[in-house]
Amino acid sequence: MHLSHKNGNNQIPNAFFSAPIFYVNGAPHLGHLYTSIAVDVMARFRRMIGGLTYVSVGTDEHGQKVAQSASEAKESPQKFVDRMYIPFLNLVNKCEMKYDIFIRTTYDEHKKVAQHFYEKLVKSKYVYEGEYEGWYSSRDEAFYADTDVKDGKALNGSKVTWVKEKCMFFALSKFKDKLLKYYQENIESILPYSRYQEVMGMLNANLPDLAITRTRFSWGIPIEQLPGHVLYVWVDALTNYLTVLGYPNNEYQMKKWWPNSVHVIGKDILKFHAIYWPAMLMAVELQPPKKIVAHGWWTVNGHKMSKSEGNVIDPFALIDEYGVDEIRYLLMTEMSFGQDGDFNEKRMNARLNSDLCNELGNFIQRVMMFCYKEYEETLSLFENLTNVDIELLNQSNAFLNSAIKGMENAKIHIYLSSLRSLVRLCNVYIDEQKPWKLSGENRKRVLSVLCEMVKRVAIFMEPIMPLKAKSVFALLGYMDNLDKTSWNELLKVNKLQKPEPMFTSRGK
RNA sequence: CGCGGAGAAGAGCAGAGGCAGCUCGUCAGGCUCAUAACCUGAAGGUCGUAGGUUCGAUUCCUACCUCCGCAACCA
Repeated sequence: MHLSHKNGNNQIPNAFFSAPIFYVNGAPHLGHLYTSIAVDVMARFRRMIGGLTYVSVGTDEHGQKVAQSASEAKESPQKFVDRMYIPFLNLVNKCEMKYDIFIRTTYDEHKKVAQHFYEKLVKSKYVYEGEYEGWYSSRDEAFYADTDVKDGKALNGSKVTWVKEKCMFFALSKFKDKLLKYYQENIESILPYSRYQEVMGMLNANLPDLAITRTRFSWGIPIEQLPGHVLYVWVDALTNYLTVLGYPNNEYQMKKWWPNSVHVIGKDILKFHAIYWPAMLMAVELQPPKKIVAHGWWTVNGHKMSKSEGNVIDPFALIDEYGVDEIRYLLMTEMSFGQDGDFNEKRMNARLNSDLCNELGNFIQRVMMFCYKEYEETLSLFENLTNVDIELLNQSNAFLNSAIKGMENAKIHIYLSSLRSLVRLCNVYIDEQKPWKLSGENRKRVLSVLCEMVKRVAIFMEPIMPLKAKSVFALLGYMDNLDKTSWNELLKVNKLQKPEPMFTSRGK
């Protein structure tokens, strides 16, 4: 019975998890919070089963829109982004995301990497100079085909104007077959499967070449050989995934992490990550990302979250209101990973009360309080156990196996519902064993099983609710020292303080 | 023209080619260690419509119907 993959011959499942870099042209909202937490949960889970991780997050700070906002604020773009990125940094810290690096695309190191990447693209011969004449949307910073434009608007409604400009093109069209072949051979590289199908659909449709330099604005990464041009924002933004690993100089990091890269993104930026990015990587002879995990969007009470409707959710207020761990749990539970989810306060409260207070919190409380009153300390697992005891303990293995399977496919919601089932089994066990009616060694035996289960449940909680898990570890006498990958070691006996309820109910 | 998502017990939502599941809510019991928390049982659905593939579909295919999103913010 081992949690650890270290002990077997299994490969250590290392992974590089990237969060998207957030565009600083506005304030953080619920979506940024959700994404950050999702990345963190996956990474923490990976560490729990004995893998090494590297986690990146950051901000995307170039582009015409930022330049516009800056001039509206009567600031230089640099001053503007120096101010605007801070809330994003605060957010990832506040939600307990554990990251190895926070990258800003305005950092010199990143600019150098992006420029280097561009030069490699040029050397690859997949870049050519062209004169673009066509419909351009400054909002999207993209060109549109004739057939996609109607009454001066693109299909998505953005205003377009007829422009003529010289720029460099990336021969994306030449990668159609390569990409198709790659994805046919790597079906699990895009999750969930519905997104995979979407990408295959896009690949089978029209795949025009991509204009990768711009001259219509200057707030971007300049290109040495092309005065007046800046890099297309997506070339700039996507290369952040290489910058954070120290590309191109840090070969050690690249070798260690790049083959195991997992990009977690929102569904809106799927095309850039699943088509543009792998094609560019292929051009410079780097591997495409190992996995692209695209999640859905939040609606609020059934409506799209939008400023004009005034229902944009402030993530900071949300965390203050519910608590970090609570909101982490609620967001992960309420959204079936990959699909859109609805944020509904009433349901959030109901779930908080039933899942966290009544089932999980109460389970821990009733066990710890019992121990405190009876023995004033925790109990180490007995050697002579009944079949029922062993049956319960074995359930945690069953849980773990299904959790590993589920998390491979980024099904965080499945992980949580399994955890709930496990807690329920613990509650059933208490009710059936009735330790309050037992005496002497039997009572002690049952409580020793329960202490062990509290420990295991706390370990499983950790990826989702790191702070609460830590406080349970502390109750059990582990402080920070519980090695989650060798969870089978016996629980230490620990002098108990009177336990306090872990979760507070809301909105009754 | 279109693209994407969804239609399943009162509500919200997993699921999977083979006796229809979960949570909340409702009703009835049990328990008292615990945050009036916990446990057990019951009621409640012809899994959008019509075809097709199949020994068998709610799960696959086709058509259709209805709803939501596709200006900005933006995961």
